[in-house]
Amino acid sequence: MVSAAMTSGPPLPPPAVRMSDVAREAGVSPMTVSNAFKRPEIVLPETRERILSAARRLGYVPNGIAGMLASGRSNLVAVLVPSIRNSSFARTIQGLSDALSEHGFQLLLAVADTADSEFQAVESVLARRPAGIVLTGNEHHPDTVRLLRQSGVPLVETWILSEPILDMAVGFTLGDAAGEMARFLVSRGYRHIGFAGYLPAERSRFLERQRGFQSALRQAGLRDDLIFHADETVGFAGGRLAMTELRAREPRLDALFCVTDIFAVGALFECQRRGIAVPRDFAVAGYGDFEIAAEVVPGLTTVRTRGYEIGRAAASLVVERAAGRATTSRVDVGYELIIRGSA
Amino acid sequence: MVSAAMTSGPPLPPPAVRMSDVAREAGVSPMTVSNAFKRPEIVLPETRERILSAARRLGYVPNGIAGMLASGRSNLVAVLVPSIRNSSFARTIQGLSDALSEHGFQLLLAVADTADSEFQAVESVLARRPAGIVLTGNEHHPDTVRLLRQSGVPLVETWILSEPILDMAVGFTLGDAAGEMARFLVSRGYRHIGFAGYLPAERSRFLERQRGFQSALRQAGLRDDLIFHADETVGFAGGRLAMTELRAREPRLDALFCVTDIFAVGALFECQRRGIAVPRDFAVAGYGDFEIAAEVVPGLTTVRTRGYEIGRAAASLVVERAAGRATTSRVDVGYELIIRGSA
DNA sequence: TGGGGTCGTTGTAGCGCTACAATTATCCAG
DNA sequence: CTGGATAATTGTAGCGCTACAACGACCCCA
Repeated sequence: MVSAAMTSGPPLPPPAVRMSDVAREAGVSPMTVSNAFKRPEIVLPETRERILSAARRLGYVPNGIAGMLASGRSNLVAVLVPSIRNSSFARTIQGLSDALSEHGFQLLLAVADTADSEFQAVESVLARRPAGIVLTGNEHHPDTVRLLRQSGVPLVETWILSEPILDMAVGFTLGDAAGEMARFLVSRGYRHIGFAGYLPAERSRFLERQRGFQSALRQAGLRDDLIFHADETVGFAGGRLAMTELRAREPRLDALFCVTDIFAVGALFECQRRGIAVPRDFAVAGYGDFEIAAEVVPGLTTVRTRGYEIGRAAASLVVERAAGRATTSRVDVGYELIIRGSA
Repeated sequence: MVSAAMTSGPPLPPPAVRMSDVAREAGVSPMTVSNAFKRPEIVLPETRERILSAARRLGYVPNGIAGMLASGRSNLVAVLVPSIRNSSFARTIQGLSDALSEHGFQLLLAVADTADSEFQAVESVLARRPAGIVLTGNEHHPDTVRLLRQSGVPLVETWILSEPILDMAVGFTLGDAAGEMARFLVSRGYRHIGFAGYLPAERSRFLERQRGFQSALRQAGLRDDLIFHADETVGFAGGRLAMTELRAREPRLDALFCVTDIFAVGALFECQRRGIAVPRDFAVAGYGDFEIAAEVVPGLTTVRTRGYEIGRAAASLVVERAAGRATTSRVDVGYELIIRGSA
């Protein structure tokens, strides 16, 4: 061998410090080092101190991989969301992250927006033997369901509370919120109320809102077919498009309920451009109570969902289950109609 | 023993299927099963097929934990962001997620917004021996830096390109963008230009924008002290507050540059409320080109940053490094001034 | 016909840690 | 002073997989 520089491949990582190195340095057995970290209360304080300082001196970072393999426990929770740009899911993730880190758990994030990618994500996530998996919605491919079921991993579905639920769930009854908003619009005197949503094929999780909305209108004796569907990629533009199309179909259109505040704000902007007086001649209502809802002029009437709390609650369910404590398996975080100036 | 039901603790997970079970079922050695999954090309196609079908039949999910321990390789990349609500970081995470999943890597997300929590996050993340760590900004506590350095894990700092850089970085030169925007405002004839930012103590990563802005104004011979700092928690309200305070300090204020489109949109709304004509009497410029920038009326002039590309590029750097291929360690994704109606 | 190459497969030896039972040291009641 | 509890520490075995070198079967060419 001529020179180490001939070696190919990545530069060798510095030989990692192992638990046994710390043990030697501190003059104890490896097992005591393990205990000093994982069950400090059973180690004599002075021994513990000696071990910790040895660890510090050597720059020891425990190898969690080995620990998990040996113990069969993992402090990892996987989260599957369809998107993270969506402000609601971002809040949920924040809630999860906050609550999990309080309990020493880590967050594995997978963004999966199709049945296929969800299956793939579940498959690769399961390889890590997570302590729990947090899913969005309750619509999954049968193969995905089978995989999840037989894994035995605690499951939490979020943002819904309707059957079928795989294991545990955190959310609120979706249709109710949309129905309540529809009834509110009716009570304010609006009579030709449109709905702006996403194409059902892509986002069937939004379908429930539409159904709740429609049945409320039918019960009020109003037409329930002023439905507009936008592609998932449109943002604010969705509101504009909905207004254009629905007003063409029904010139007397006097209110628009949107699946998302983003659409709703887009619709408000469009009213501004066209000089339509809101809420006198036209009402706009949204869903989500995103930050912008309180800032636009007039303020947006919307459904406040509690994404952050959903995240925290989901984290709790997993943590409790991991600790072996029996807990509730359904959490209703509720929702709230926020009445501002737009309706 | 009377009954299994007496056992306390969580219900026992069903005994997991191991690689050796699959091997027995397929009539090969465990090693061949391993090869069939990890290096399919060296296994006879028919053997491989037999193994895969046995695996499917038994519902085998490989134990990645054991695999990592044995191989010393991990397909996990950790990302540390100060916040996920911020639209820019959300884009970066999306880019990372997309690019990583294409290469079979997974994403460990840690939200850390203080030096302390960053240290904690790094510590716990390192226990998992990730293939790389993606950080935000280049300002870290010395202890964090020490820990990161000695871990030998590939590091990518994002959203900056200025020294000191720990290992690799993806971003663009921050001050330049702010300076360019300042020069643009000057070129449009605005002369009393204010700046709305975050309190430096909390968000020193925004400080560079302020410095670039100020030095551009000085070079143009204009006053550079019309600076307003808001608390990090304010959203759209920041723009409103900035206008109120800065106009009180300088009644001739005719333009406002905001560190964030959110502030800028808030300022625009405030102009609407007060009946100030934009851009005739007052200019507003933002930073980020968030979706809303194109939708407000008038459209917001802003700096378009490329968060998604930053994420993808960061992922590439880590993946390339993990594959042992030497790569560049600096990537400049650039930025762009987007001129709309607000300035 | 046999030596050497190739291909596909396999046995062995850990990876670094933790569960659990065994061990020693310590203390107090009788 | 001794038996038996209690506290602190330790040795052993193994978690499920992969690296690596060794192996046998087969083929080709001399």
